[in-house]
Amino acid sequence: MATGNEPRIPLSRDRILRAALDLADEGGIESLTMRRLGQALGFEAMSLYKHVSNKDDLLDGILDLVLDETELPAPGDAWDAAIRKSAVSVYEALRRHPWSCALLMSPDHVLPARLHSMDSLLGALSDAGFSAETTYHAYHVLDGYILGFSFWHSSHSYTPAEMSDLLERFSRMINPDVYPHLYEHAQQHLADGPHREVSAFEFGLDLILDGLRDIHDTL
Amino acid sequence: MATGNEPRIPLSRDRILRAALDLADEGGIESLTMRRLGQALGFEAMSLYKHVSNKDDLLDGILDLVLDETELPAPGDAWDAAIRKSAVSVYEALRRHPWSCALLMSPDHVLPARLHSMDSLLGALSDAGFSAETTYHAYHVLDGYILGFSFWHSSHSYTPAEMSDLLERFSRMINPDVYPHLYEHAQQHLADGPHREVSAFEFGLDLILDGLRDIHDTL
DNA sequence: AGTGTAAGCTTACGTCGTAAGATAGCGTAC
DNA sequence: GTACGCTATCTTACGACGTAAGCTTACACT
Repeated sequence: MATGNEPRIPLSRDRILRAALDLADEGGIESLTMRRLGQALGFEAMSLYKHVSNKDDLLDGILDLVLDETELPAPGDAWDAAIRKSAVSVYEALRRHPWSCALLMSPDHVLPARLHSMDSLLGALSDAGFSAETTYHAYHVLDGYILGFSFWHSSHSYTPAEMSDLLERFSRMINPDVYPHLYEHAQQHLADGPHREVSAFEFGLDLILDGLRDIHDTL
Repeated sequence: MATGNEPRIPLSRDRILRAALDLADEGGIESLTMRRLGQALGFEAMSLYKHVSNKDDLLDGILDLVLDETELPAPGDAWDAAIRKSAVSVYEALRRHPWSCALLMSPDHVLPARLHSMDSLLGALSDAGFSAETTYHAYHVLDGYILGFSFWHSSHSYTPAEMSDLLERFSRMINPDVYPHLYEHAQQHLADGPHREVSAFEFGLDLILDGLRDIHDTL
């Protein structure tokens, strides 16, 4: 088989994880299969199992790489600014790797990095002076909003290839007489670039933080 | 094979969809396979294809059943009350069928019922008097929050079997010295029943609606 | 030279969605 | 009655998937 013997770079967990991250970023999480990953690296699928215990372990690994890109609420800053900054960093990291939202929320993939981030957000709220009761609820709302909105957005953003397909389907489905508001909304999307969406996350985040600030100020 | 000839009820799209919904509700969407569905109905998997064109069509069908359980914003009511009521009804329907959130957000499963609901929410905002610009953002925040939080919550709620497994894993991972706030949060969850979580959705929804109301009142 | 160990490969199993074609049961026409 | 055609259902098979089990190869160290 081997005509010339090009000396292959040997496999390593790190090399595998980076290739897996790239594969998932390019083609979505469903395109990340052990066989395809092996192929991308120039090895057989089963060879990966010497460095990764199974596919869940692989997913844990790439999720960890994503979490490395996020910031925790900085203890020195004002509680609201700290939470806002951290939330935006999480949102942006998840936007960069849209497949990661679902993984992050799956109970099968709770990693130390995730626990750390949960604890920090809870700590920021509690240190701000919120009651245990309010911290409890505010945490759910914030975590749910941050991860939930990121997931929502990820499932509403498409590769150019999907986009043209969608536009065609939508223009067939969205009759302006039947769905006038939706039609106008779609027009706004077409007029805007993809950047506008970013502010939607922050718009909602600020509504929530404003509300929490009101509660905080009447303590 | 047939010892007695019990006259089987023939298949129909409706019967198939209801059985599929039950299967997904009981064991999660990943337990809904064509073979298992056939078995549940007493037929071979391939027989289903006479009534359903493929698995995506099947998923469309059961998603439609879920959307039937939701309410649109009532045009007669005040804009905020109408949106709130509709949002809660969507949340509750999605909670009843936790697998449906991901499906609902997938671009492959945009159904007329979903378009209708999108258009109604946009209409409610626009009719309330919000500018095109604010309607655009508020829509994203609301839709993102409603579906996103529902998804977040769905992926944080477990069957009793999963729960005992999780508790064991968590008590091993959550060291109170390392994650003090998370530890306390977990204790609060253990003290509460599952009902408390419901109000977390409404707590956040009201923060968002309060913020929108402020914007509305300064128009 | 001999031996141990780790890296990589091959083969195989049970799962999935579903294409293609066979079969069986029925209503109608002669 | 019998032949026909239609439709529902079943059978078989294919190429994907994750991965268990066992094999081969290459190098390190004695």
